[in-house]
Amino acid sequence: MPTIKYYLREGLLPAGVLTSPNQAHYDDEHLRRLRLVRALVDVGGLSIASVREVLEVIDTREESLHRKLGAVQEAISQPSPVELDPMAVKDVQAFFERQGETECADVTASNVTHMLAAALSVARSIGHDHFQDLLDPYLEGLKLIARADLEYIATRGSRDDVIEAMVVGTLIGDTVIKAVRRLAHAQVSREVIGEQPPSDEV
Amino acid sequence: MPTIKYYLREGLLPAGVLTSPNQAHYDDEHLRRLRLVRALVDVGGLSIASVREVLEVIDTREESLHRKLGAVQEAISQPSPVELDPMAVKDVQAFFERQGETECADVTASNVTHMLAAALSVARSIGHDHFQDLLDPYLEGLKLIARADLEYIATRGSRDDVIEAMVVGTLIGDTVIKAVRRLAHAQVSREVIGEQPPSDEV
DNA sequence: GATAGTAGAGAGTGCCGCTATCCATTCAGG
DNA sequence: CCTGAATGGATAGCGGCACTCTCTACTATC
Repeated sequence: MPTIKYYLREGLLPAGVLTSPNQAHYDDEHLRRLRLVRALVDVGGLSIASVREVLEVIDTREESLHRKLGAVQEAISQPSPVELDPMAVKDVQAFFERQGETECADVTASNVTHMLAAALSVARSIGHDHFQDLLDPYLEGLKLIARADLEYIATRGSRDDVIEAMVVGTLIGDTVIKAVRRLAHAQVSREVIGEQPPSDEV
Repeated sequence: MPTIKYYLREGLLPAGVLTSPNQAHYDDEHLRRLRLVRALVDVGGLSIASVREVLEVIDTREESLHRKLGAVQEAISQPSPVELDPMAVKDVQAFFERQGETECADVTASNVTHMLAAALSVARSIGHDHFQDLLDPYLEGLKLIARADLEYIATRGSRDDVIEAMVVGTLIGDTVIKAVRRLAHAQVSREVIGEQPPSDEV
């Protein structure tokens, strides 16, 4: 309960309607918002500041859904202090050009592309200088997943629900993907070495 | 530089060879290890304690690669304090049965399955009670990705490299997947609504 | 022998996510 | 109308974590 007070103070939850100077009323919408905050914190692992950013995006009335999703992605991708390897930056640029993405010319302009370049930079720093070869196959798999995401979002009714579904699908989806990926590793490695004697390797 | 001393104290880096009581020598292996630690912290977002766990797994000589990867996954999936929804637990169990996974009968036994159940529980708590429908398509996409991962790992030579490649492929891979997923969303939504007038929605 | 530099260890720092306390008000029960 | 419990609002405190600072003992170098 003191946590709720804290969230109110931090502006994560809208203040309740004051029925009298010391009595505020909270409806289902407040509860829903509280659960969303907890979801972002517990499952998404977001900081309070990031949650505030995400909520601000959700509550903005003006922008298109496309831009909203982009803003959410920016909010949940806090840039790490990793210094970028120029080679990794070139890898990312080449990847974008290969995919016909022209608007992301400047890698450092977006948190998402910065994160990608940072990840490849770190991979390089520990001797993995071909990690970028995985980008294309990753995109193939993720397109499959993205199609499922869009279908899922399409089943949601109102516009507010759509926005929330995108946030949930993005953030909780990331967590789910992490977990399911483990299962996929196990399945594929079993199917690859299936015919070999059970050496229990890989 | 004081950070290195801290890591030494925390046991994340092996002590250097003492050439004299106040002079220690560090070789390339130490540097490599330091970079790996920074990679896990900066890109993987792991806590120092989790990094220690991961390193212990890497340094263990005995177990099979399969078990090692499992141990790494456990280490990087710290369980959240979310209380599990029984329905979500059933969803996860059903998913495993559908995939012929028998060994994971107890969802709470593994951090990974617990994380999955927690994510679905939180999704339910905010009214997304069909999120589990995404598990199967997610697995499809992730199998594609897993095949690429295995190929990537296969290009690595020595056994030590394989283990590290698995850790890197898993942890840095998670970050890369997050970023590329954004691009996939954009591409797929464009291709889905491609023929429609440019309403700039979704 | 004076100086500079290092290993090692303990204490201190800053941030973040809460949590506890305080006070004025006010509502419920009698 | 009086009393006690509860609430809103604000301020201060706490605990954990990832460092960072400092202090001591020692030694290699000039």
